[in-house]
Amino acid sequence: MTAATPPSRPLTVDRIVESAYEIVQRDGLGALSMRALGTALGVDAMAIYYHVANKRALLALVTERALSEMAEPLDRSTPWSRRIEHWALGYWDVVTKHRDLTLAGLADPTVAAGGLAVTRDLVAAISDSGLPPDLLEPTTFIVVDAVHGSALSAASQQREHADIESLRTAFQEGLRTIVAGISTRTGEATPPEP
Amino acid sequence: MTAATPPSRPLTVDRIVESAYEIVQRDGLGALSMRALGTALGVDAMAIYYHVANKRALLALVTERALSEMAEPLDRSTPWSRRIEHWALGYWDVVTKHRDLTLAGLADPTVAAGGLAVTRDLVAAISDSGLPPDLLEPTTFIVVDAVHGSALSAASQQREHADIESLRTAFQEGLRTIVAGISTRTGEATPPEP
DNA sequence: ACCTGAACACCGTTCAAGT
DNA sequence: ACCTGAACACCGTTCAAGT
Repeated sequence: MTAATPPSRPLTVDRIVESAYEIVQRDGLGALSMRALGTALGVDAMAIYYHVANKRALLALVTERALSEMAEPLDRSTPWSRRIEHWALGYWDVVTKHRDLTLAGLADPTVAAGGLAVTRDLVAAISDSGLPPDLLEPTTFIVVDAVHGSALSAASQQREHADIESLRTAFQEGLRTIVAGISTRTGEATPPEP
Repeated sequence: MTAATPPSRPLTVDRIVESAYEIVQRDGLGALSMRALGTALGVDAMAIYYHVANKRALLALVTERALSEMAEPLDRSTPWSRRIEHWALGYWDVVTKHRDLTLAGLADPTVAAGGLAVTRDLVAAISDSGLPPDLLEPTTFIVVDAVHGSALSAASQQREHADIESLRTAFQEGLRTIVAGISTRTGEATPPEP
């Protein structure tokens, strides 16, 4: 089934992660067993445990690799609303592409740890909107959460390509409602500090 | 370990679902194996297959059972914004409580099928806002998606009770931004129909 | 009609042993 | 230091057989 690479090169974490990533991309997370990964690497499955502590740690590394595909952020001079939209749609694309990994991350904080710092550019864009500081974190959360929810359910309904596209458009429309809300709330006063 | 009920009463779908629900509630989805369920029911594991096609079908039934716990909707005379908030927080509570099932539903449409029609009251509330009709569906989606994303990540960070509460509050604040956006967009004209 | 039990083809992980 | 292979304790599901 899986073409086994001869064990010429020594096993490294990088080779393990790359191979695992390919399996997940090609056949889904369900196809990624330690044994299958070993076969793909031309190595006894247990050899992997010498380099990676366990499957959860492996998934965290694969997640990190997947999120490195995020599109570059727009220039800081671009209006904040466009930057939010750019970030959210870019993240939507990545989550849709890597549904299984995102689900695993949502189920297991160890795996989620593979994708920290990914929200940096989103936070910057929201911050530039002039929203009261105490609304910055909840607003960031609501955008990220909306992406997760939308992209995950879109990826699950694996209908035709055309349909995924229309779900993406629907998300974009919903996102505009959030952006409109941010705009409205920039006028709100920050509650007084004690 | 699991106290086995003597096989006095005949096996029914209801008894199977109830027992499975209890296992998932008590020990998580990982603890729900067909064998464990059989033991809990005082029956050979394979007896379950006579009543339920497979594990996915079982999970769909358990999901349906879990979602029946949704709080009652507010009276139709209540302002739409409060009804949205009521629905979203109520759904947040259910999703947080049943994280594993929601994740399974997001991963598998068969399981998700267990929780249809749950958004009915949300749709009604958003509709009453006076939003242009073509924005109704994307707006409903964005609210549901935000709940999914937020509640799932909240449930994953199983810290103290206090912390879950603060994540719920953060979600509520983010939700207000969506509601503010809906308010703003009620003035938008519906694009002309061809 | 309803339930049993052996069997099949898998899992992740541990651990002693090899080179 | 790096890899192997047997073993342990599991999975979901099929299928022939029992009552």
